[in-house]
Amino acid sequence: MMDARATQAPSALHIGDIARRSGRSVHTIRWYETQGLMPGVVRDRGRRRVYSDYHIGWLDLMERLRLTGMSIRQLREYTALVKQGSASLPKRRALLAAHQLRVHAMIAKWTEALTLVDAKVEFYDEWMAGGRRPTVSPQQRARDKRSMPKA
Amino acid sequence: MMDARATQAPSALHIGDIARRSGRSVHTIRWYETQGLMPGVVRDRGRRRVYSDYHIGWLDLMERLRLTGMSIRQLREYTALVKQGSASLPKRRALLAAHQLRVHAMIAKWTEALTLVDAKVEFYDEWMAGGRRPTVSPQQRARDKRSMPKA
DNA sequence: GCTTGACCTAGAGTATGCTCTAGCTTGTTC
DNA sequence: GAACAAGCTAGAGCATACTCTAGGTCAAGC
Repeated sequence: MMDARATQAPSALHIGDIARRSGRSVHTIRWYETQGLMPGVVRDRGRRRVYSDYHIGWLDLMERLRLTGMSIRQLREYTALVKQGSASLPKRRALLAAHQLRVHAMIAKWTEALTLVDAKVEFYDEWMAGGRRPTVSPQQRARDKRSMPKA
Repeated sequence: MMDARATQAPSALHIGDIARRSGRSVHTIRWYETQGLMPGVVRDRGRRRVYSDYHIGWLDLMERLRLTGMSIRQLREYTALVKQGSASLPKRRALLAAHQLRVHAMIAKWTEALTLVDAKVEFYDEWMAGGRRPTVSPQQRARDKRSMPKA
């Protein structure tokens, strides 16, 4: 019977352990807490922060959300919902689903942006091969590619 | 004879025109220039910057490169190469190709990061449907998904 | 009981990428 | 030739996200 969070101790980690295992600095972890991004952190007699394995997983989630462009402000909102308990499940679900959509949209935007870079590389290849500036501009190539994909 | 820029005149645009047509502020365009990101800008008698249609396309490229995560520093390097003329074509080609690779790698990383978010949404759905916390953690689900995609 | 290392708080400093202000000049229009 | 829009330079200010410093406390080993 090893209950994970509430009070017990499946593992009692200090900030240095968490830093090492999450690949962050202790500074950063304390800063995350001041920003409201660390739920369920308790203190021991000496006022030291005590963490559990839960926080390793939590920081992994935070990292993935940050990586995919979620701001600290939004992470704070999400963390606040988590702190409210299961009553906030629909809101948490909605927040993450909205983020998924944003990330997919961003990937689409990036892919679109790459068409011009692709065209530019092609343009440079032709220029170098032919010895003079090609007549078809990269912008025109990019437009062509978008209007007839894979042609 | 309305000569625009010391040599020829396909179009003579002032900073306000460029700002309007590129969707940026005049401040930003001047700042881009101080950062070395605006090649071939000349001045008229009254010291005003004069642009051509070329710069509209240029700013479009800058925007796409920025959007896909290229830093101002790297844009500056690229711009410096463009200013050097055709001798720098191989270097420009290499710089853009390297950027393409980075963007593709980033998209892969993002897609990977999304697996946990997907799993989390699924986890919340089950939790809400079942009324209690599911036993399989989001982290475990994400691992499962990665080890056997589309199963 | 003293040293050492890890931890504490508060707050300053840094990097990036803009964004705007102040004060002045120039070009155009009436 | 006066008014006014648009441009100019230099530099300050701002948002985001850390990152680190200073000065002190606490716990464990010797």
